[in-house]
Amino acid sequence: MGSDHLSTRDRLVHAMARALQQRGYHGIGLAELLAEAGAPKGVLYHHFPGGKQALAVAAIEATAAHIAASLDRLIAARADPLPALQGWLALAQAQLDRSGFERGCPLATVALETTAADTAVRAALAQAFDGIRARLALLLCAAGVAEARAGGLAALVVAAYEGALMQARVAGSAAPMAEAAEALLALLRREVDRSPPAPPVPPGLAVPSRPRRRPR
Amino acid sequence: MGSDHLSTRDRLVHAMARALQQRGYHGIGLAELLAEAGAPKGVLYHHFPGGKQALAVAAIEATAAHIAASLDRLIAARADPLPALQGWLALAQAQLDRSGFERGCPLATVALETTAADTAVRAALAQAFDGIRARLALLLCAAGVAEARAGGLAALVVAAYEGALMQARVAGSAAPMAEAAEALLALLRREVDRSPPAPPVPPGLAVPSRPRRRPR
DNA sequence: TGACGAATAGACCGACCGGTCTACAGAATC
DNA sequence: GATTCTGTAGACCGGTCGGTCTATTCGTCA
Repeated sequence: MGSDHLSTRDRLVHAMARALQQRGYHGIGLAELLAEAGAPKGVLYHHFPGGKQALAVAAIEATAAHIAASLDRLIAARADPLPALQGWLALAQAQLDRSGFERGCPLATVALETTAADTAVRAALAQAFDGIRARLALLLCAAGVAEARAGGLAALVVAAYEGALMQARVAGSAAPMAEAAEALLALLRREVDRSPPAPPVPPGLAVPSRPRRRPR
Repeated sequence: MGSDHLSTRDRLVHAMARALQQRGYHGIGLAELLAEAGAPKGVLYHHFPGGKQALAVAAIEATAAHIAASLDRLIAARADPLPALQGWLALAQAQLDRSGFERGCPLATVALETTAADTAVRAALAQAFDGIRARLALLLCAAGVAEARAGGLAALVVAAYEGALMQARVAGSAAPMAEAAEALLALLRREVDRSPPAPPVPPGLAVPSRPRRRPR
């Protein structure tokens, strides 16, 4: 990894985020985690007195902040939402593919592992997903989706994203994700095309004519 | 639990399926598992020489068979697919709600926890999801969806199902799942309405599909 | 009844778990 | 130079992990 220049603390957070992607919270041991971060045990409890769980919370928050920032960038740029969404999905799919179908979403695995008793982790996750949904809803509104429907569609987009990643992973193939993403976008295009007779907030942007923008 | 009448083997499988729903593969210990099943340790390795992993595979296969059978029933009954789908989603949501947002899908958590090295578990999961997608595609075809699109839509439905359950769980509220399900159904209704030559489903159809039988 | 395999029962094991503790290096402060 | 604080380093701990082992009970059939 090219994370040698990071501070020890950041290397720990990074290693935990990676581990959560690949194996989940209970699937990774502290020894392995520390080896990956190149740090001895003492340093973990120096930076995170709360131990493994505190580190996981930090990793979740860092991931959430990263995603939120990139969505904010899309919103601020008044990007055409549907192609942007398509690019986002393609990016996740590419990362999964590149990692040999091992690295999915760092939030999903731990989300399913936690019990209501894990209050700190749950709270961090809940906040992360709330933030993502809110930003997606904003993005969809900009695309001309009725405000009343934007929230539900945002939840659907997040759900499809997570569920599609999961299916592609167990299948060992990008196909289920590619198919699900394509189906979702086709349906969304229809929703956008037909829903507002007169869009309340004219986006001033081109109507999506399936430009197939290649991410990065 | 009303599982006292089950064989010891079945109690073990049942306990594992439950554990996978709530905590995941690595989150549950053998001791806890055996306590829940009311069985000593020796009996596990008698019925499952492959140990914990073999038990997990059995639990996954049992779950997959259960879901496949219930989808087959819908197909055989030539049920109206969209309301059936709605009922299916509502059922899952009700179960999650009833369990205090602890019990989601037994397949999803372990799906995200596994590495490519866990070949047996991965294979069982891949087969399970393949079967579910194939049956959903069949169901969607019966609703008048074009065959070429049915596969992608099936993947989307599964993704939405799993992702929505996940969001509802971390939110501690059924709202994200309800919204996502509603949004998905609205989009599907449109897809069904416009594609078939002879639309058998009028749009303003009510919700006749009540929870059928209590699961388990 | 005696024999025997299937099933049940739990003591026991080494490995590894997350977490604590002490020691020490380096920079800043006085 | 002594002190102090931050950060690094790893030995060490009790508990729990998954798994093995032997003993016993149960059911069936000779």
